Amino acid sequence: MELIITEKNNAARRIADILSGGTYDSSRTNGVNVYEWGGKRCVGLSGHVVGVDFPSEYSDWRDVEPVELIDADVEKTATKENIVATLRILSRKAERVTIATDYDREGELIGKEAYDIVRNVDDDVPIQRVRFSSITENEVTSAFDEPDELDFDLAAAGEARQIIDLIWGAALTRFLSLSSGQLGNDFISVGRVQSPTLKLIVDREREIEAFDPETYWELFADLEKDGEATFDAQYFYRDEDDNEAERVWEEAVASEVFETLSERDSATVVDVNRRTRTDTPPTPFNTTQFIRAASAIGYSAKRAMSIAEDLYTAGYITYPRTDNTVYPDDLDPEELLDDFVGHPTLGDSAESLLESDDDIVPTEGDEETTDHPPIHPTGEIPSRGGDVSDDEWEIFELVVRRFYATVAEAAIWEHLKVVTEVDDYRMKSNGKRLVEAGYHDVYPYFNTSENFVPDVDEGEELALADVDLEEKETQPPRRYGQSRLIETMESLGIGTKSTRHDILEKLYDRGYVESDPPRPTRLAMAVVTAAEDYADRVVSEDMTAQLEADMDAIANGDATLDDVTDESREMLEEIFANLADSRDEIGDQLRKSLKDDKRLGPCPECGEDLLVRRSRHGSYFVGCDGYPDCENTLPLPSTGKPLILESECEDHGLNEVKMLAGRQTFVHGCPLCKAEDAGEGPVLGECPECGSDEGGELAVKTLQSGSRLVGCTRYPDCEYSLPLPRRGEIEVTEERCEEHDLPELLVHSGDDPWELGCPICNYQEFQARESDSGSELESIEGVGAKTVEKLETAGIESLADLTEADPDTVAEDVDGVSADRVRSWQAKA
DNA sequence: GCAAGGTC
Repeated sequence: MELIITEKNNAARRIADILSGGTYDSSRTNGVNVYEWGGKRCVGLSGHVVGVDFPSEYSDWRDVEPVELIDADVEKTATKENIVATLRILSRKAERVTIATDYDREGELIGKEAYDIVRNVDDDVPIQRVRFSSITENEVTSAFDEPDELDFDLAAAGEARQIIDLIWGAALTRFLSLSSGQLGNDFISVGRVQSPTLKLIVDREREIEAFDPETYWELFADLEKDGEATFDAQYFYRDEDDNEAERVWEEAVASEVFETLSERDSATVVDVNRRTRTDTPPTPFNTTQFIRAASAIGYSAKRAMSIAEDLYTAGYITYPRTDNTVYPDDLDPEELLDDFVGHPTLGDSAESLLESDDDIVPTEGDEETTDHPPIHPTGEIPSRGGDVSDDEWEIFELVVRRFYATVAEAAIWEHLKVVTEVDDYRMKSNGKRLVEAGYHDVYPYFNTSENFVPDVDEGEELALADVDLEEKETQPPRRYGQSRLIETMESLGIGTKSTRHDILEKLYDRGYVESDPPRPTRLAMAVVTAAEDYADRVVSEDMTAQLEADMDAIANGDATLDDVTDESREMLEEIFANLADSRDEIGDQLRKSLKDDKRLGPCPECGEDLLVRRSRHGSYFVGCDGYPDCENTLPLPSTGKPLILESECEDHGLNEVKMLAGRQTFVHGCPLCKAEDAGEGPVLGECPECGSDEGGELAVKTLQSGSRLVGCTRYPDCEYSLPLPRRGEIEVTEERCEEHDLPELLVHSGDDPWELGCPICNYQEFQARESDSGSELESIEGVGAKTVEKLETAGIESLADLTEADPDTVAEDVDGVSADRVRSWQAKA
């Protein structure tokens, strides 16, 4: 029996399909798919199935000096035990093993990991390696016809990276965490990729903070040809380098130009310049460009990748993690376009592309790699609202249309620049017109707005009107957006196609950045500063560049793994020698910045700082740093995680607070204002619970936390209450509900006020909706709303569906759910 | 409980 090992399940299935001509059988061992046909078995790993770590005696952070990690052993342990076990079982029966992992460095290392597992159970079985640059019949069959050997040097290059990343990351992370007393969940992390990325964000923030705005002026006017065609013109001059400049830096000069232009009612055309510009279609999607395009239509990097992975697994698009921007030879664009002909929304574009007289030649990017093709549709089309959600469809359409764009014609723009003169002052008007839409017809994501400037001739007189002098300020540089950061990481060579977006998420998780675009916390700035002072290497992209060079040397046989890791260990030793004396100083700085991140402003009772704190139960509140001398506290809403905004309350000098709670995120404002506003609003009517007996009345109330409700004036003796929305001003109208004799309420938020109606009716409708949407699956202990949603998408909608389902299939279909868990639910159901 | 890299 021959055993074929691939990097992932999907690749295993497709290779089995190709090599067996579609006749393979599939079965499961330990929850791992095994594909079998004519004396062959094929199994997919899940990327790395083993990982590097220190021996367990190093695991207690307090017992081990971080510096000791530098010379500690590094062990490999199984991280995907079921897959490792399956591999061992299958190897015992194998007469030959073929490693068919991805054709790149990490793939070679993953292949070597499989090799070691196989060798552990059988030291004789022949092990060969096949390499192919895309999973197509031609490539795969010819690779299997001429198998090769595993490249141990290339794998060793990858291992060196693993070891260096672990040692530097763990030793420095532990040092900073221990020095500041941040153990447990809030440890302070450092790493070869995350820290240079964080430094990019921090450096930009430093520029923004140091920015000193300057005032300048710009002048605009309207020009008019023949009393009808009006267009814009802007004043410009030549600066000392003879470049065109629009910004005037002296007010006196700006006023002089303004007065002259305002006095005149015409300008003379002195120059007309026409040119056509070819606007070439974009290149095929690699991961970074895909994330950029998705972010332009409102998807975060994380969300875009997560949707792309789902579309890939479902078979609608190709593998979304790729650096490649050149379609492989075996991709036939006409054939792929054919798959979309006749589709109600995507068909027209495909048909128009196929009708073109010219041969279809796709665009190419600069990067051509061997592991995966650029992201493109497979030809399978999901149904919107059926197979995929609206968001998934939107991303799918983006991928399809990008493919269209790469095989479409260029667009042609006509640019018209008109220069006019008034005395010695000049103005310019830049017009542009899209004369041939080209790829924009099939790829409507780019801005194609035109700017009108009429045809004029040199010497022509144009009417001049509405001269406008605008005072402006230079702006600080803008923060990096997520997709800009990922692009910059790519250009600096840090991270990989698969990890860059994860690294950004890590920065959020670690409390280093907040909001979108990411804004660094004071902690982030302190960590970067400390690293710059003592371990400059770990915040510089040079560390990766050097590592890449070293890895190439190992792969080429010019160095060994030990050469490279020993040298790296020595460098880290030196860093620790310098760090030793500064431990307390660094710790103080980090602790101080951690406090700065929680500070709202001065406590009105004692003048110390008010800080956002967390109670023992996990809820957030505002407390005074002077505690226990000062016991002043303010409440915060119970939903979400507080984010301290840059804006300050004018009355109290406290920063405003936003509550982050996904879709329910809202701005709470100044906690002190909220506390002062708390109390009872207008009375609505008799309390249905105690009104007739005790005379209680219903009133609109604002709690200290900022949340609102309709409650009984006899609270806490009567606890009757009805919910109200958190946002918007509440208006009590004249109309009354006949059934409950309460006024109808109107909520003013956004542009249009909406009718909440009678608060009792509103609450009853709300409850009815809730019980409607509630699923009986939720009655099972351990099954929450999220799991129900996942189960429902897998076709399990009732208790009966669940009990009849095959646990293994359910585990396969539902993310993060094991077959054992399904069995336990079945028992409970 | 540390990193970064695979993949789900």
